[in-house]
Amino acid sequence: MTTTSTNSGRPKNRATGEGGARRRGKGSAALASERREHLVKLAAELFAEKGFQATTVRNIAEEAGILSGSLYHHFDSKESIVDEILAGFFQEIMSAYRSVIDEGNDPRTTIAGLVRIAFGTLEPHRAAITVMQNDWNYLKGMERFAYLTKSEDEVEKMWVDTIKAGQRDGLFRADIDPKLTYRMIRDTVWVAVRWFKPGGRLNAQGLAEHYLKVMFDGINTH
Amino acid sequence: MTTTSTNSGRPKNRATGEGGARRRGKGSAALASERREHLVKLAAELFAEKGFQATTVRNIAEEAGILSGSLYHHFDSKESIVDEILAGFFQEIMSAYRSVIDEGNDPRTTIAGLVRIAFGTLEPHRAAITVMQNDWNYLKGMERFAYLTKSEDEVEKMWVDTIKAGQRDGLFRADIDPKLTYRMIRDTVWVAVRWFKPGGRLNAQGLAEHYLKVMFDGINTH
Amino acid sequence: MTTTSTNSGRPKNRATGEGGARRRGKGSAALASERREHLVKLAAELFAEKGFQATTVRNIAEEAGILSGSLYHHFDSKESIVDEILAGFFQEIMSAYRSVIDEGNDPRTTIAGLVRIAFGTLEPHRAAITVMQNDWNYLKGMERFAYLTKSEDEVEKMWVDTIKAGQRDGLFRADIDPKLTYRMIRDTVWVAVRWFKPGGRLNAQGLAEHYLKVMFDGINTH
Amino acid sequence: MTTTSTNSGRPKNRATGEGGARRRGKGSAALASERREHLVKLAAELFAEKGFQATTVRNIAEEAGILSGSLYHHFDSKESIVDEILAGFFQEIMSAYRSVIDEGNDPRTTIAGLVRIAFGTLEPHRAAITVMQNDWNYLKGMERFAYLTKSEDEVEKMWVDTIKAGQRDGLFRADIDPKLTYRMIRDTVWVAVRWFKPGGRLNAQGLAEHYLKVMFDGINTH
DNA sequence: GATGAATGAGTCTTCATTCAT
DNA sequence: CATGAATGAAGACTCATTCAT
Repeated sequence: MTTTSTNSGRPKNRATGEGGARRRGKGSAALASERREHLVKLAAELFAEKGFQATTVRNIAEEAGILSGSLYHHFDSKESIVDEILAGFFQEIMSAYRSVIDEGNDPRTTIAGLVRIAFGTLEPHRAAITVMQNDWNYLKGMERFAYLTKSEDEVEKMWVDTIKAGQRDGLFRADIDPKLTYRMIRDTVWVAVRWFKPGGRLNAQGLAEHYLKVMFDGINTH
Repeated sequence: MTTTSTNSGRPKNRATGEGGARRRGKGSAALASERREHLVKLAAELFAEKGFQATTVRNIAEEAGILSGSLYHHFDSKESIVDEILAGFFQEIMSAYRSVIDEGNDPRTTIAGLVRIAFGTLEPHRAAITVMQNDWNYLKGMERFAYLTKSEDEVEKMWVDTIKAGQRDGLFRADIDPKLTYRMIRDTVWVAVRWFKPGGRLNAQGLAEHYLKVMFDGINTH
Repeated sequence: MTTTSTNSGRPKNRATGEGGARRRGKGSAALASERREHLVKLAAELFAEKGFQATTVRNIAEEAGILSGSLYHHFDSKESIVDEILAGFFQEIMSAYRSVIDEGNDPRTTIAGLVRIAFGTLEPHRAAITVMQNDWNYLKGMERFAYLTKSEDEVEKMWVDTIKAGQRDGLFRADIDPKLTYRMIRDTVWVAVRWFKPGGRLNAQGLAEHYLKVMFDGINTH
Repeated sequence: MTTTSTNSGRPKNRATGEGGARRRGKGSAALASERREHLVKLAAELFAEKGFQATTVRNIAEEAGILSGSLYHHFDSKESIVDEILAGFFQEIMSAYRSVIDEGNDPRTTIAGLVRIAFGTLEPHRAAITVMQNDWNYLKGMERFAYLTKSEDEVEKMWVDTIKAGQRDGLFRADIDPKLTYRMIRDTVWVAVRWFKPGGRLNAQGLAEHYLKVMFDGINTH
């Protein structure tokens, strides 16, 4: 059930070699990893800004001050870079979601917790979320990223179950559709990445509180 | 104020100059126009399905049963096709929005009207909206599509003004941020295009009503 | 049982399209085919001279006086070119082999006929045979060329059966291994392509007769 | 007259200058040499299996459990590896050939001896022969390997002279072409490397005897 | 209106090789 | 001796676009 990216080893991550001996001096592994992560971050920025397809491998390399071919010392392919970006994001958010669920609070508190977590990723994972929003359609077509869909399904179940529980407990209106409601909440949060500017009038938590207000009680005066 | 695409004349849209006469009943112009619109529709489907960049001119041509080069008899470029798709959509929705505003109802009714219109476009303009959602980021980078941003601003003004009026009239809560609220509503509607399937459990109007319920009164029981 | 290349349609041979309408004006199909065949011939020369891998797509294009990208108007890939070369050769030689077998002569005459046919292809199919000799090892690794191995097996059966028949009839020595003998004959013929120069001292038929002499009666005086 | 590879000194073979002393018992030179030879053997296997061009320097390094860059501590270049492989083979076979010639037996015995030697190399030098068969065409194009052609010429002379002597002595038929006959014998032997499997039904010497039988007396019954 | 051939710029990727550490 | 990062040149292939017919 874990969000496993196809590809999350170390450089060139050909995890399962075919028989040859292999030594791995753990020595400066940390530095190598740093370099790699730096590159991933640069790439994420570019993917977010211009889109996955419109970002060329050369763009990324230039941003890093190396030649495009040199990138392939660190990654198998352009895909494996975006994979790393998305896998990291999914891993983190899912474990955060699970923590909230596991706290075992009442559905209203739980939903509020989930919403706060979602908004909370907006800033640290801005690039990943943007990629997910803009390039999902393209990426989902590749079997490599099937695991994303799977993770999504798991997440959907968490939310929907919580909403249903809330309805059973009389906390949420019985006349709303749980699945529909989940989707709308989900999309409303993620899509905010398009206009949300860290350091703007409202920070991510402000956004979350605003949204919770509207979501729970509506925009009408009562 | 007008939604003018750079490029919305007749075939090859150069002959007629820019900003010239719009309709000419000249002979088989109607047929040509029909053919053209058919091609636009095919292209829209493909753009929606695979994304603008991932859709090749050949894809479109093949879908139409012609060769890629032949498309250039009808259009200047791939861009001009997507332009036509988006311009058409914007033109229609904006005029619909204006009609609602012009009815001069109270803000709550007006907002409900706007929401219903937005959801109402989901089905007839599914492809255009999908393109807008997925490829906006890419498209907005091109000066050609600057007019889209302009139209968006105009639309934003309509909504925000209405929300503010609602607050002034004591219909809407004073503690919500009009702009933020607008954005969330807007995004929630459009993003639904990703999962909305015409002919599914809920039709577009059902969706609209569901959303209005939640938006006005929240998901809480009271 | 026919030697079918994966890929032997017309330009771009995406034989099985996915649903779109398709018209094929048979018009100048012949000319198109000519051009294509010309390109195949040029490529064959280069493949023979420098090897498949060492020949770049640019080499071929330059030879044809066009740009490398333009080749892809005619062929799907470099592989599909070599496919066409080899498939053509296999098709021809196998049908020739079958004709000889079908004549139903005595095994000695039949073997002589097969040998003559094999040597007879040396000149008209020099390039294809050279490619087959030099790049077989590389090519056979690709599933696309699995059909070559299959064809080879069929051919082997023809020869081996004939040799065995000859032994049964007391025409060939009983103490030779049919399979081994076939292989040695086969290799001796094809490998000659490496040094055989059309227009040299001996033509292909001279070679064949020389070889038949040695093969049937040995180099010893008796 | 000697088979001198451009490049057969010790590691990096530059230090020792060209044509300098061959063996030096200096300290751990033996170990270094062992390591080197091990690497050459690994490379030979790969070259044989996948072809020279298709084998990457990384492939070799991986097989040896080191990184590709590290190979350059032992060898100047990929070419120098294959050089070492082929040079070793040529050196050995030529000296074996000379021994047979020097025995001064009658031509028939001599030819038989040469054939037996040739088949005898099939097993111990399988990889080298395979490379020679498959990549000759590519390799011969490089001046570095000109010495191979030279060696070949020398070998040809040995065989052709012996065949001619056999004809003069009335041992071999007068109506066969010595050069042609040599080539066919040569190719038949080497090309066997493609299908010969050590440990199969027939070992290399069995093959040799089978071939001698056919070569001397033909496949006909008499 | 459409074809078919070609362009030309660009894409991702590969790989032998170098070199500081 | 080996690593790990990088180079730089090249490779196959793609694709929007043009244009003569």
